Amino acid sequence: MPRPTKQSPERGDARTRLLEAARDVIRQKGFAATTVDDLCQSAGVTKGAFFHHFKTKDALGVAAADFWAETTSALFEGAPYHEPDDPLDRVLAYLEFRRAIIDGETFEYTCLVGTMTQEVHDSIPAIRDACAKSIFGHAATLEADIEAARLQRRIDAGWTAESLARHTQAVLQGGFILAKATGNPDLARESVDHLERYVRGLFGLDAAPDTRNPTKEKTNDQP
Amino acid sequence: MPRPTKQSPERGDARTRLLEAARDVIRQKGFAATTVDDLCQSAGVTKGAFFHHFKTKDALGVAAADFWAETTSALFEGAPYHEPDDPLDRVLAYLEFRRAIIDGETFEYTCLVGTMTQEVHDSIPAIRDACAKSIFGHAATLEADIEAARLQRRIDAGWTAESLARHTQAVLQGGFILAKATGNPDLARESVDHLERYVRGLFGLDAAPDTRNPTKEKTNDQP
DNA sequence: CACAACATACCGACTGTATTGTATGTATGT
DNA sequence: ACATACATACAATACAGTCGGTATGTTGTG
Repeated sequence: MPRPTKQSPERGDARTRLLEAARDVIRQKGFAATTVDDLCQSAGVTKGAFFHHFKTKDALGVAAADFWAETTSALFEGAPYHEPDDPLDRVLAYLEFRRAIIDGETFEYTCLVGTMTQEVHDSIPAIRDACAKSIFGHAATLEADIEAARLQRRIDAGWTAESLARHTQAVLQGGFILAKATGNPDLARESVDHLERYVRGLFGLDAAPDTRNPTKEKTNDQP
Repeated sequence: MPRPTKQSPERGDARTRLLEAARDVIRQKGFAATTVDDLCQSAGVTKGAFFHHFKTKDALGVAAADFWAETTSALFEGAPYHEPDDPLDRVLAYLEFRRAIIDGETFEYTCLVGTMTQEVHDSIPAIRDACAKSIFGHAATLEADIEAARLQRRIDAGWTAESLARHTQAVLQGGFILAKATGNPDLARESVDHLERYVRGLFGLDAAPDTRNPTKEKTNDQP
């Protein structure tokens, strides 16, 4: 009701508003605990609009995962980490970029599809598959640079670019969990620091010139 | 009703059975999607028993996290990875142990408290805190061996034992997410492989003697 | 270009059921 | 006699999804 549609330029964007609401609310409360009414209220639309655009709540979950894949693809494609000529520099710049965007409230930097995967992996295959497509699709964009760097530097040490690309995503997802457990994004950045150190090590580089993220405990961290 | 209590030796274990049911069902369906009836049915007890032992569903969540902390503590304390005299060997043996227990169905090897943290971090602080206590409590048991190894080998390279201990948990949690996304535990083991390579690198060791887990794609893995 | 015919986007009350929690009763050990 | 450990029926509400509507644009036709 707040800002509806009648005679207004933003007509027809109820679907987009619902997807944006899903992106944010589900990251805060999870998929199962988010009700259709929650989403309608957050998007400022009615139930009628919801079920006009999405057949079921599960269908919205799939659409939200697809929306996430599209918007994050655009974000990463437009990011500056592709600039370096050296593929290894691009990989390191990617990690720096990932660390840099871990900031603000938890629901702003965590991963929608990682969150949904945890919840629905066994009960809603359609959503799980859409999430997997997003995660591994993104990993694949990394794989090219990693493989180029690996070949260029003639590294052959028992790991593949595909596997390392996946590992970067695992580290990020795991960092988000620790950050959620404490309410402290530093814990996610800290794992990216370790990951960067690992990648440098794999390619025989020295440690990073500066130690940048001294973990300052902010919230309820355990002994 | 199936195997209740009357006049039977397993009298009084409804609480334990509910906690075991919670451990398994919540890992499959998530906390919010698991109903009290689900738990009662899975445990073979009635609603009356449930609310006799737990004031609310949230209270069961807290108790399940505590139960998880206790049982996993016992598991890890009794595990053979403590045997080596060299603290670094103990750390590496820990990682090997973690890799070894990633097997079977998803709900058998994934982490209850990591799963619950994702869902409730923003809405049910009591459960989140109980989960955080379990995660960081376990990390702390690792920290001692890592720090001992670090001091013994005189490593001072900008990382702390505390931070590396946390990172191991992040890698495991992230590996579980990738495994859930694909239904393939190999992806979790693969990240442990990378983590082990990282730890060896930090301590100046060569790569592991044998490459043990060639990731064989089993399920719906993306391009 | 007027206008009917249709399609799309949305509204909001309503329904049936699922779900948490309660209230009361009963058996059993101490 | 009393507390503990359950069982069963029930209440109150929350939830996903439905249904009949309206408003607005779009398209085809004379």
